[in-house]
Amino acid sequence: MINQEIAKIFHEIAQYLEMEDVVFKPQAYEKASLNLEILPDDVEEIYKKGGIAALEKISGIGKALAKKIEEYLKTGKIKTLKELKKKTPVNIEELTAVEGLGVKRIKILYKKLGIKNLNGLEKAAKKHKIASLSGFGEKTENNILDGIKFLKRSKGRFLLGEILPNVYKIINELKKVKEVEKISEAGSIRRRKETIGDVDILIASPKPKKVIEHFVSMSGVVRIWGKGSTKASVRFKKEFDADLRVVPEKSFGSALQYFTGSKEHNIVLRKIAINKGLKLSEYGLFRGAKRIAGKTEEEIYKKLGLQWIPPEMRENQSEIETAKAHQLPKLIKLNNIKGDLHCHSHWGARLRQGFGGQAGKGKQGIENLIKTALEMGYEYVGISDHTKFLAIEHGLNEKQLTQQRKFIDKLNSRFMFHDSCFRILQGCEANIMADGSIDIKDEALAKLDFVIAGVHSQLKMSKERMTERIIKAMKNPNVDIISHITGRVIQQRDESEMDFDKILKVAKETGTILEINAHPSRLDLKDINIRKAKKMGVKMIINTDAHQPEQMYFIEYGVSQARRGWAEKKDIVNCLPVEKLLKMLK
DNA sequence: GCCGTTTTCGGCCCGACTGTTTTCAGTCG
Repeated sequence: MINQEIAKIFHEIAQYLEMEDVVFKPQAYEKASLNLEILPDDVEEIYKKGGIAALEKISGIGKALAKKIEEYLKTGKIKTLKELKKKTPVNIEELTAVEGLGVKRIKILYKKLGIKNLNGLEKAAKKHKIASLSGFGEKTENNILDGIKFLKRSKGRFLLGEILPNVYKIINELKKVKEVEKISEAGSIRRRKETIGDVDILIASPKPKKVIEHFVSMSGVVRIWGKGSTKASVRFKKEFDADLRVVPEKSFGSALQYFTGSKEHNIVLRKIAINKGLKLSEYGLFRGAKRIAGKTEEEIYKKLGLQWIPPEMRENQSEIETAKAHQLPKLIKLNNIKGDLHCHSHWGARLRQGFGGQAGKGKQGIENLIKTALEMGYEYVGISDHTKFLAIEHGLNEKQLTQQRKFIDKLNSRFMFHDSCFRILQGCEANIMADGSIDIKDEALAKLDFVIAGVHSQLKMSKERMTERIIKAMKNPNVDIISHITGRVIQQRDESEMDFDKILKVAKETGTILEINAHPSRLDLKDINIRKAKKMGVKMIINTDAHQPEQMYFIEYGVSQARRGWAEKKDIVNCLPVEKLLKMLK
């Protein structure tokens, strides 16, 4: 958390310096900010262990910035920012979020019109005060108003899971255009980041004009932002923006590499090119005027002396060094997954509604979960309903778990009768109480095929208590898996505070598996925690936490997140066949 | 303000588009 706080301050300082036309310093602050944001270890811990010297070891942090981090740790603020803010007291975060508005214009708006925030900006634009400023005009003013409108409705970023299905649709439609030779998503979508600003699509075509015409007239397009000869930006009815770029086929690889990013990854790649006497751009890799690569990404990475790097890893988080040493991990793939152990059947709710022995049926019932699992080509599915503490979710008690067991046994014997190896496992998602105990008796837990335990209440306790709480649950010999460990809900709820390193240590000792929850708004463990767990040799499982059968398709997002955390097939236990999986459990 | 198998000083990624200009600054990715 503290890393994020300091990262935000450095980012803001960078913007203020940019505003004042300071050269080079802004980039330095920006770089430091980004590095802090993705730093796996807490700067406070680093500082405690090694002081200023240890801080300086962080990439992008030198003497001056290390001092500023120390200042923040000691006083809770950084004077430099305060002074800069005094000079131009505006809400930079809010204003820069408006498309087309950067710090230079924000400064002018403040000096000339006293605009400090979104509200002031909107008022001034509506009164047509902006169009008359030198450097601004009618169109700029209208764009600002549009930008504000968009911002108010969409809050700027979307969950990957909200956007990706739309992107697949757009791509499928564009594939039908006969001038389209190659097509791919690019940008943060291709890197499968958990949230997405806008959609980037890349096409190879000899007739860019025709492709662009088709793109801007697609169904669902409500506004056309920009339409050049090789690119276009549009807004879709669902309130997200999409950029299309069209390049010749010989540049498709270099353009795909370039537009996939991340920015930081690309900067390093370009530097490598320069050191080799080459130049890398979206048009290709060049020696002088001669194009030596560009058609595919593979040949570009190869000519730079690197393995091809999967998009999910391209965050300049040591993937380039690893690719140079030809030691990239073989990332897990969607079709490695053999089953999903976290599926809710709503058995309890249906019991209450008087379905009795029929509780396995119905839209959300066990039989439909099985049907979906078979559709997905799984070898097993795990039924893990909530337990009694979660009365609101109709959590099951010990007796109801026994009833459910009988029902599941019956279903399994039916599969055996048909000579199928498909297996239904019975588990539960038990509740970890505030003191770390489990809401279901050990004898009942022991009878299940597996036990998931998760925190569902009192998410805001102190770091120490939360850590102890989870550790106690992991030490329970019946608890096999901890679900959505930090409790975060992306863009809605912060992570609970805990000592993750300590938790990993105990997970390793006790053989407890950590869940990568695939729900688009959870993705918990997140990428950097997955990477930490992998390093520690802690096993993980990718589960969907499906509350409806169709949500079992969320598995794709969990796999993407696992790939962002460098996870391989061997790190993820539900890549195992059922017998081996059961042996992994406590 | 950071960084270094060309450097402890002198570099810092690069191109396209927009809207405003009358040759270019600002913004974006």
